[in-house]
Amino acid sequence: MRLILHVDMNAFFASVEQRCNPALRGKPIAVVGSAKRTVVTTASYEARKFGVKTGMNRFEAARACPSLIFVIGNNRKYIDASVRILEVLKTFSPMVEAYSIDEAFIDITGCLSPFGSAEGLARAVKERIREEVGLTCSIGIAPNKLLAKLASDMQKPDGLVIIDEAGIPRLLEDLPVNELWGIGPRLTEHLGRMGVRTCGQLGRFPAGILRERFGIIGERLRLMGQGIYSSEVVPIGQEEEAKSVGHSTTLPADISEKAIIKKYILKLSEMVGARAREHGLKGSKVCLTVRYPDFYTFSRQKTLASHTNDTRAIYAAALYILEAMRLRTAVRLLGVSLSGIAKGVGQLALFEEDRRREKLLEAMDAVNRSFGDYTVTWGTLMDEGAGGGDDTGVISPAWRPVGVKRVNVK
DNA sequence: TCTGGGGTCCTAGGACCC
DNA sequence: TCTGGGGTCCTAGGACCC
Repeated sequence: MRLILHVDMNAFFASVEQRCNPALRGKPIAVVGSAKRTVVTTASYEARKFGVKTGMNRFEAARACPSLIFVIGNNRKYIDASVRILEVLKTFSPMVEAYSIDEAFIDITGCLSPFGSAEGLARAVKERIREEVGLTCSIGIAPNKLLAKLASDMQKPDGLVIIDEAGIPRLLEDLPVNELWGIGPRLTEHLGRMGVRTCGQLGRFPAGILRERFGIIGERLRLMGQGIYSSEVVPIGQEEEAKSVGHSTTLPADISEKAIIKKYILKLSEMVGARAREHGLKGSKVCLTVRYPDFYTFSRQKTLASHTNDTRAIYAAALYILEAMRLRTAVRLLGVSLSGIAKGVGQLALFEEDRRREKLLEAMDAVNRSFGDYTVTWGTLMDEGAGGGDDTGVISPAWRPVGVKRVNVK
């Protein structure tokens, strides 16, 4: 039997801001991006009391809480804090999984003896994070990741919940299915129509019907209802290679002009290409995503003849898709992503021109690494319209301090 | 006054082949 | 007048997560 610990930082971005700026402590604050059309990334607990939630736009948030203080997110601070937290966690066990910027799983099987018990270890983790990073977290401990995540969610902020083997059936019996990690609104609705509302009911439901209704997921759903979950902690450095690399942006205003749309696509293509090159990845499929002002969102992809991470090739493919799209209205969001990823593939550059091209890309990337992203950039990016890398929003909470999810920040 | 950005996984339906 | 059947690959969309 394994023992898994889940650490969930409390209102992470907001707590970091309050730690850095005493004037914000005890106050309702919301961390937002700097772009015009932004949303609340994290609300402090003081703000949550008023109903301020992640995903609200400024106006909704201000309406819910008139005294709300908006703080523009500072990615550097969150990354620093995240890295320091992971350093602390690694002193407790080598099996630390960086699940997101503010969550981690640790396999603490066999790591208890210096602390006497799981609870002793958890209290030591919380103490060290508080001392060394100045933040509080909620910790859950259970025999697997599913239940550890459930446990860390049960007491916030600054919680500690341990689910032992014997307590599992009683805990799950009346627990609503949507509280389980992986069961969202749609699944909850479907299950509800089948008369399944609690984990207890889910765990007893005929496997055949679940399989018929939900396919391959059905098998796992029933097991989840019983608290059974087999996925293991993936230690830092042993993550699978990324399967796609993408960037998207909501434009400051809806745009119809093709020329400006193309500039944004070029900028996004360069962001994607640079990140792929940084990680030695090449992809064979380019996907262009478009969102209309009414939020209708769609995508088209193009398969390339060979793997690439060259901005020019990504841009050309994205433009090809754009031209085939016949846009119906102005555009709200544009996205470019590269998939069909392989590492270390791609032919050696046989032609002089290709070799020069690779050298050029290397040189540009090197300058950008030294001086911040997009210091050196493509000709048309320098014109007005789609600026050279300013106005980055708040980092995605899915960001990880390791692996390809590492998005460059200034 | 509207509604971010980064991913993974699964599925339906069509293309294509034998 | 009616037109198989299976397998695989690909694309687009959706559910879910932080």
